[in-house]
Amino acid sequence: MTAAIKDAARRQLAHEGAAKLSLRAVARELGMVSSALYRYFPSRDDLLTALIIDAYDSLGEAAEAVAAAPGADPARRWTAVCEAVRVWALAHPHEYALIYGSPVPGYSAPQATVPAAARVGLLLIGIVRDAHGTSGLTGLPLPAGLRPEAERLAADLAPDLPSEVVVALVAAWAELFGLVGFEVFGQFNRVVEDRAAFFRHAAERLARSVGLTAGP
Amino acid sequence: MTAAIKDAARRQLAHEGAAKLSLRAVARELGMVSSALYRYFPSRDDLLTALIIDAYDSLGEAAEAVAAAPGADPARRWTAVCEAVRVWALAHPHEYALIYGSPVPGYSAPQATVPAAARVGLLLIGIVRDAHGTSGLTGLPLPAGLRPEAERLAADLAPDLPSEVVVALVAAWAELFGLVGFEVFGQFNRVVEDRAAFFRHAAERLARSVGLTAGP
DNA sequence: CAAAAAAGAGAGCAGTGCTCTTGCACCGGA
DNA sequence: TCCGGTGCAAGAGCACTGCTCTCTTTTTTG
Repeated sequence: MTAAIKDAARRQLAHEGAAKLSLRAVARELGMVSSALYRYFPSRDDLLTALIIDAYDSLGEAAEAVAAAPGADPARRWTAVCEAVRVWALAHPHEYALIYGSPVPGYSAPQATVPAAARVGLLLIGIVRDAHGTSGLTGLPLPAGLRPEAERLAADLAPDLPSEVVVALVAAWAELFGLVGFEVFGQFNRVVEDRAAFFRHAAERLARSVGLTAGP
Repeated sequence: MTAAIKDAARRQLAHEGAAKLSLRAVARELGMVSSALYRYFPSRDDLLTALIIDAYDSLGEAAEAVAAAPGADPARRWTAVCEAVRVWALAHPHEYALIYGSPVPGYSAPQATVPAAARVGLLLIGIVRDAHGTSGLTGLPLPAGLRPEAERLAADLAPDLPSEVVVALVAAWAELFGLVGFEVFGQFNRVVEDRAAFFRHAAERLARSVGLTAGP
């Protein structure tokens, strides 16, 4: 039942966007009365939270699907994951807005969303870790002011990687979603035309920036 | 009068966010009745649009203020602009969400917002152009598939710059807002702690990625 | 089969964006 | 001085929203 509600909500989400997702409209689509929905979701925001978690998971699965083979060329795996994120986002713009756009309701990202939100990031870490395992990675030396934070970051996320690589990785992670977000939210309209080619190249640049591609 | 309305709306925006910006509440704060507002803004979305343009302008001014001197070190100017964008976004999170978060309701960004939206981008182009003028910039060669788009992009944005630099610049532009957005929207919570130091370094990496910093 | 639990129906409250009509206050021209 | 525009605000009202409450129906369980 909760699944049916989420399905209907997702359909409505795709049409209208999160801002005008209406419990009553969802209920209408299911032939119920609005108050009946409150048996399954205590509030509209809880429904939204459920959709957010599902969206994170859906994106995570799409990304993991293309990153399957840990043996393959890490740079190729990296760009494949980036492109999977982009393709998923373009196919589900409203769900993408839900998770990487402005936080919608009274603005509270519940704890429950954290593990789902981390999937793509963990995937990218895994790819870099594999690359580091086969051929050691290094990066530009860090400024002194960033050393403590970099050590902490590395200890938290990937103790086996050099801290300057972890810093580059986190930056690339955020930058990836900057590229995707600009395309999905229309910031590239009338600026970039061949967005697929542009994005592919940008993803390769990101791969290089974390050291996955040897080069000048 | 429209200024007073926008002021009240901005105050409410800062408290509650765009989703629950209510015409009636704005009217209440001004001691008017809601229908009176429709003399000045034909609809809620028009008010939102006005706020969006103001936000773009406010951000643009903040960025231009720190980028004043065209003579100074281009890398330093670049990071200064990046930091100004970050500081402005952290000081005005809801307005930032309005312009770089998910587009609000059904609502497609009207043509009127385009020039205001371009200011930061143009500013970055200007910095890179100055740098290219004094010491010529180059970048990694582009893949064949991207050549046409790169030429088009360069012709549109900066005919005097090498096309591979323009491509890097556009990518860096989007990536900058990925970094800022992740911080403002809380994606860095429990991940990055010393966000100011992290961001400064990330901005320097972006400067390097467009060629502003010579390096290994 | 009967009691208990779960699920839906319906009415109602306070709030929203928006429209339409009414009324008030000001102003220039006769 | 009066008359008629004109600009502005008020008020009522429509259709909608999230949400709460009580009441009835259905289903499950002992």
